[in-house]
Amino acid sequence: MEELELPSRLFETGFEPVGRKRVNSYFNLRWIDLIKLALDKDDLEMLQGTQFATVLRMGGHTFSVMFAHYFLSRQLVTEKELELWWMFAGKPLRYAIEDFALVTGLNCEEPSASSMHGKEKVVVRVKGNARGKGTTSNSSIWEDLFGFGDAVAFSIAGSCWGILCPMCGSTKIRPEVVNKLANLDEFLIYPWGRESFLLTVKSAKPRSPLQYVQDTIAIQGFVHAMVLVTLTACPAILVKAEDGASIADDNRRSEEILESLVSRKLAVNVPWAKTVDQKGQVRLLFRSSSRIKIYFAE
DNA sequence: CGTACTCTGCAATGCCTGGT
DNA sequence: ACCAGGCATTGCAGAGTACG
Repeated sequence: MEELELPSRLFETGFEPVGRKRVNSYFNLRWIDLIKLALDKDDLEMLQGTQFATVLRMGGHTFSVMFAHYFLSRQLVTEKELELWWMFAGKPLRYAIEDFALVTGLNCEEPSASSMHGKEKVVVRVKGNARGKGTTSNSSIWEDLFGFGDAVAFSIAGSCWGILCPMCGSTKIRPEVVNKLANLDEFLIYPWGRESFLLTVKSAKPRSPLQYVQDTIAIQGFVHAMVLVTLTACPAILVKAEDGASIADDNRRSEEILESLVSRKLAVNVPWAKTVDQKGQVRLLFRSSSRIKIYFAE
């Protein structure tokens, strides 16, 4: 592929925000283990056979709020409405829906026209503010809305809650989507990945440089997927951690690297990640994958 | 042990919406 | 149009934890 001139960056090189900047400082992945604890063995096995299987293995991951801010502040300004690009280790990394699908395993297909009609939106809100100061917990909202008594349905709803709007009570969810909860089979195959990805990109894309300069910034959706895309593209970030060397093995395909990432206890060492970025140790990781590639933006 | 980082709670601010 | 209330977002600070 011909190398073209890169688009301009959100911040000029060397002028990115520094310090303790954070993205989604209230986002964590503990809900995954909580859901697993709430399920009995059979129900858990059933759920592990669905699109949620990969996400359910991420309970040992720590979402690095500072690392997320680090690479998002190195964004490239592109006209791609549904893609985010950022520079890492001297290379442009793309975050598109196929990348999201690869790292999360969630269904990202376009919903059929018959299943998704109308553009009306409903706001599912937590009473009180987004940090749980209100009088109604997330769980009771789902119970109030959908009458869940079943642990499986509740866990799946919880998964979607975590994927779509982790720690955020303001995510707009279409009524058609909410109605999916009435039918478990439909719910399990619904493209939740697409919902989450669109939320993420549409909330991150319009953010101004000024907002990235602030100490904290809130982005909806499953932002941890961005971290996984970056780590998969540049496993050298984890070379300091346990098992990092095996992950950074040049001969491994992206699917194999992802398998290692998902199944392990994962926490990004931000100072080391910055070192890797500055040394330019990224590799064209997806060369052996037919689904995902790193290429220069048009 | 010190430092850096994550996580959490509380408060302030500003936006949105509904009522008048 | 104006006002008031509710709520999301952000800022700040401190406790807990991991790591060198």
